Amino acid sequence: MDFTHTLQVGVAQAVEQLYGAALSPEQVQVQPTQPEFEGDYTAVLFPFVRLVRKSPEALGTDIGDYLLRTSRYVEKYQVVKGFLNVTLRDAYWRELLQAVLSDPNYGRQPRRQEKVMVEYSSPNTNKPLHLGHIRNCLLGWACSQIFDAVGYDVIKVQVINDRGVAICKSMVGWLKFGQGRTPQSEGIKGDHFVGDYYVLFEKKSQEEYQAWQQTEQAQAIYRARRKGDQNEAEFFKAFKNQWFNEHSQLGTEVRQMLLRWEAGDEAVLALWRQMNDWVYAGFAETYARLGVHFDKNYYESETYLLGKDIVEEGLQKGVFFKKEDGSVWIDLSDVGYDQKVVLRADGTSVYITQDMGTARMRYSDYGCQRMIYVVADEQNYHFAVLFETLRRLGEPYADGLYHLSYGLVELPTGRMKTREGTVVDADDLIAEVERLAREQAAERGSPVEGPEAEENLRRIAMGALKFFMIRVHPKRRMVFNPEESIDLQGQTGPYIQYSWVRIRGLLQRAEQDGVDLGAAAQYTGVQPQEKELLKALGEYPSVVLTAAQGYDPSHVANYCYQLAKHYHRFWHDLPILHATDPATRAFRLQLSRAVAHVLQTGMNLLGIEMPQRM
RNA sequence: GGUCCCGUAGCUCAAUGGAUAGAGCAAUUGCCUUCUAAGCAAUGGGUUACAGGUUCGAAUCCUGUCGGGAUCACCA
Repeated sequence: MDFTHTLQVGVAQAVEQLYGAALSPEQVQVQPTQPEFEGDYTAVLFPFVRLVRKSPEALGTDIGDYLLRTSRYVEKYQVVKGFLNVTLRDAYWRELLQAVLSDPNYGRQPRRQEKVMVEYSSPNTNKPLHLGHIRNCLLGWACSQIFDAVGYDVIKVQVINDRGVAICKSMVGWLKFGQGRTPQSEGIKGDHFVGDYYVLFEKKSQEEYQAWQQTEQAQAIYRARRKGDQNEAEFFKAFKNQWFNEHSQLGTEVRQMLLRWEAGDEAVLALWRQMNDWVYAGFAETYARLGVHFDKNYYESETYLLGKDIVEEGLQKGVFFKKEDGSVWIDLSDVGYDQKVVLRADGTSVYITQDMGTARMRYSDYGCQRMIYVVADEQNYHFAVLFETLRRLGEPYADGLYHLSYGLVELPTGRMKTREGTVVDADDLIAEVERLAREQAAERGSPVEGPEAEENLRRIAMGALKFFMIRVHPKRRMVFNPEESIDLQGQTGPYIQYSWVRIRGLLQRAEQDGVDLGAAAQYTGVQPQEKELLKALGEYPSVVLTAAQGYDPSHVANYCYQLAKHYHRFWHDLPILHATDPATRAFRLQLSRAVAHVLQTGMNLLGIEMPQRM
């Protein structure tokens, strides 16, 4: 129904029939006419001026006349340079509105019978979720919804990094300093509780390191190994990892903990399960606040040994090769990457080994032809290598792999750092935005008490936070300033929610008054503010498609903002319920209804809910 | 040093190779007796980092330079 496509086809046909030149509709560029020119839609004629060897003006006139003869929607046209501007009849706008309203699945594509897996969040179990996870979760969720909308069956998964040195640090920290405390005894959310012991461990470890640096042994090492004019502070900063591995008492305890874990020591496993369960309880709360969930969790503790059979296969296929020490490698230097190790000399796996194994496991679990990994752009290189490796191994799903790489969320001072305490905690941030929404609601006299008001405020706050994160292109690094609260006015989630709330109130009133909406069919004299809205409504399905093709939810966010903006203008400029002519009133109410529906479904793709009142 | 990403208004961000590069925030100023003012409207703010090239047309594509970031671990 969107005239963009109709015009593409019309122009292509005109060129073929008038000049006998073949042209596919996709080659015809069509856009809404710029406001300063007369017309509704514009076809760009430059590209085939040469093809038919006529002047742009003559070509435009020929095609314009053709469209007047063949299309019942085209009322008139104008040619400006190489642009053909077409004005449509009121009938088109009425029918477009009717088409949008009569399709409850407007904007959704038919099912494809194809599965896509989206992996996102991927937390570590040694600390709570932070701002970076929020961006990750919102992107992952929005992508899942958008792929569902364009017809895929989406499987949402997270990989939980539940083993290794990090969680062992929390475990040692709790054993040594926890004195049997629990999240329940302390009234602390489980993930924060476990994270606190991780931080405490790091603090104690730092103290141990400071003390050790004064020892004779440390000083001897410094004198023997310092490089050039390296001073003591610089040397010990660089030496820290080695110290932790070779000299630290706490480090020894962590390594022993890890060994006992790998050996299946029951006491260690029990502690490990306990700590992880605390963390999962905390994550569950945060995920619920964010409104995201998963169809399946993959635990690293269950997958970290996978991939060795693939290494063996790769050796046989000649994709991998073995070095003298027994380690296994892949040589990707021909595509600009390096040689990468895929299995250690001692036969243990590395990061990429696990990822190969996990990919194959998922394929056998679900048979998904496509997998989307939502992971920060620090890991671009890793995923480039992983995907290329799987391709060379001839894995059947290899061409459907995509790394949805997103930029880090940074503070004005740079990256968030645990050690410097600059990490913006997910729960804290959510609480802060909710506080802000409540404060502003109170200021303007909106209700803030009672379960309904609570729910509305929650939706407004989350709408603001989510829109703030999603409206930026994923690839872009974004700056978040905790000093400046998240806006609730202007280009924001609440701005869009507000237009929906206005419409809702309007429609309720219309229903009470028993307005006859059928009169819309007699409406004539469509106004510019109405056309603006109708054009935007017509674009919606292609916006969702574009977002899916580009793995880019920000398209949908910015579209919703534009639509809401047009609606606010329409609301301000034209009487709706107060329109005196019944046809006009009915048409504008119907138009409002269509806008509300598209806004709600569009925002729903982003995980943003509409409040009932504001 | 190699590879990849980014550079648009004071700030945060838009702009399927198309017409005079747009929004919001911040600043100034109007608009509530009329469907909810978390709104609308107006004003100022730009050599799209820089230099070349491709073409009817470049913020967008190509080359180079400068600036910022990431990565190049038998860490995950």
